[in-house]
Amino acid sequence: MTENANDRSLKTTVTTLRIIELLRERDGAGVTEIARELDIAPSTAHTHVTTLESQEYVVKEGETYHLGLRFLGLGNFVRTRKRKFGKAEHYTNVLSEESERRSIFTVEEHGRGVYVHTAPGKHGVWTQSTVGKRVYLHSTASGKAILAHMPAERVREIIDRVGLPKETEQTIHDEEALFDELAEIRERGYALNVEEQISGVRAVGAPVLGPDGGVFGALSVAGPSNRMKGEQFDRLTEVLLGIAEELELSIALS
Amino acid sequence: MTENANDRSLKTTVTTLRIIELLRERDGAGVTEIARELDIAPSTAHTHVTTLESQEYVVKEGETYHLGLRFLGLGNFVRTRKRKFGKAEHYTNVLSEESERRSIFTVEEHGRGVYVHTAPGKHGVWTQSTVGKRVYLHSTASGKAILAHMPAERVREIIDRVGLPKETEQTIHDEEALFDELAEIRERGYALNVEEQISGVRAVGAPVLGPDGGVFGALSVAGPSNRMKGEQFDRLTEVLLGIAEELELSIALS
DNA sequence: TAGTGTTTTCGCCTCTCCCGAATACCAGTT
DNA sequence: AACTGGTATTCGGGAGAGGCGAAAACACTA
Repeated sequence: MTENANDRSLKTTVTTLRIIELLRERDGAGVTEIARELDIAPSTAHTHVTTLESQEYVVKEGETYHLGLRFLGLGNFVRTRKRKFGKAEHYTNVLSEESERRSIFTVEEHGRGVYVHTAPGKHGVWTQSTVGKRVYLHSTASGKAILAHMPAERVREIIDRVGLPKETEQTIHDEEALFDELAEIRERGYALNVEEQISGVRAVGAPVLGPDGGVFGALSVAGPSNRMKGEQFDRLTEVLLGIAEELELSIALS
Repeated sequence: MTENANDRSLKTTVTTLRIIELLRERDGAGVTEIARELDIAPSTAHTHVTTLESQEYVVKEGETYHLGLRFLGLGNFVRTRKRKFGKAEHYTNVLSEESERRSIFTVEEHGRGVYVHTAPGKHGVWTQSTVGKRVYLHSTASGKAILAHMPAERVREIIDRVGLPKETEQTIHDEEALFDELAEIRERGYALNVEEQISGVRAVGAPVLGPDGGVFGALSVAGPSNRMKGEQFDRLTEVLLGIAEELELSIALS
């Protein structure tokens, strides 16, 4: 569930990456803090962080080190790397307008869901800051929509790698139950998330399939449970499925 | 001008970062290609790249390794880290609309200018993809606007570090000439770039000062030389200066 | 089946990274 | 000014990790 036992990973590289992660989480940190947190000698932390600084990946502001803007370029690169992502962005925005709910386009990577584009709902201050967020596939509408269209073997691999951790009381944490749900999703054409990730929040997700039949990603809309009910909800689902299909088409034609 | 001689940088970390850079430039690469390019053994390249993969920073697509979406999160983080950047984004868009030219908000880091926000001009397909781009300070309008409001000592440090490389025939590559120009820019209130970075392209840049008097960044508009002339141009400059001032105000009040 | 180019595994040697101790630095506090 | 607790930073030496090279696995073509 956690880590590599016998592998030949580079220890140095791994700690460097850990430091980068830490600098993001803490929004900057000093040498001592890093050392304490990662359980390494302060001098070691110092060498790492100064290496990152000399390579211009990190900036020093007073006594604390921060992630530098070099990551802006890298982030922007991966976002625009695939043409399809551009299309997805457009339709995410359309979805947000038509549904008046917050909308997300998610893809799978390393067994997790990653938010590639997000758009706020009508009342939405909620925004961009969640781009790049990693979520579980089994506890989200888009995640389940994606899993439903993967080979079962691959799904099993993912479960082995990341597990089925409970996020709320509703989270599916049983493999068989998950596979049943996935079958249902395939039939129905869309996936639901009934407070399985965050209590009080529901979502609907639709898969976006590539021309090869493989799954490219998923579109989803989310909102507070009381605004995701009844006939209003049925309309929402229709809008979602329509736009997902448009996106599929747009990808297939490009 | 180039590199560290005696320093204690971590060699392993440095090659890891080099590989990341390479994967961006080439948009993915195989083990052999990496090894050849960085002049290391293929087996070494392999260990690096698999380490990055196991840490989920890199994905393997067939035989080539690509940067993964983890960089999306990091990039998004540094973009939204400073509130002020949010304000700057808004005014960059406003500038683009009012000037009908492509507009950029730039900040300094490690002696280079980094595009933090960009907006296309009227005819603009040209867009986002340049976010995160690093440019020289001495050969760009925004860069010179920034330099003009830095302590002379700091400017000299930067020149020592990155030099004054010629990008076109017009590029200032003499220290004294640069300082003269910076003085002029301070008086005038804005900076010009007359085909000093790219031939055929001119730009105007205005500094954006923080409440402390230090320079926060610069706004600039750019376009083909023939559309950056005469009274049309004067109007452009006025618009630019007005918006830069609004941005300053907005920052000071927050 | 042989042949080219690749990726990947693995043992070994060396060089590099990590630690610890010493030093420098910085703000308060007395 | 001297003392104190907290930092960051420098530096030498030892252990262990990273890099190489050889060889094996693999993929495609002919």
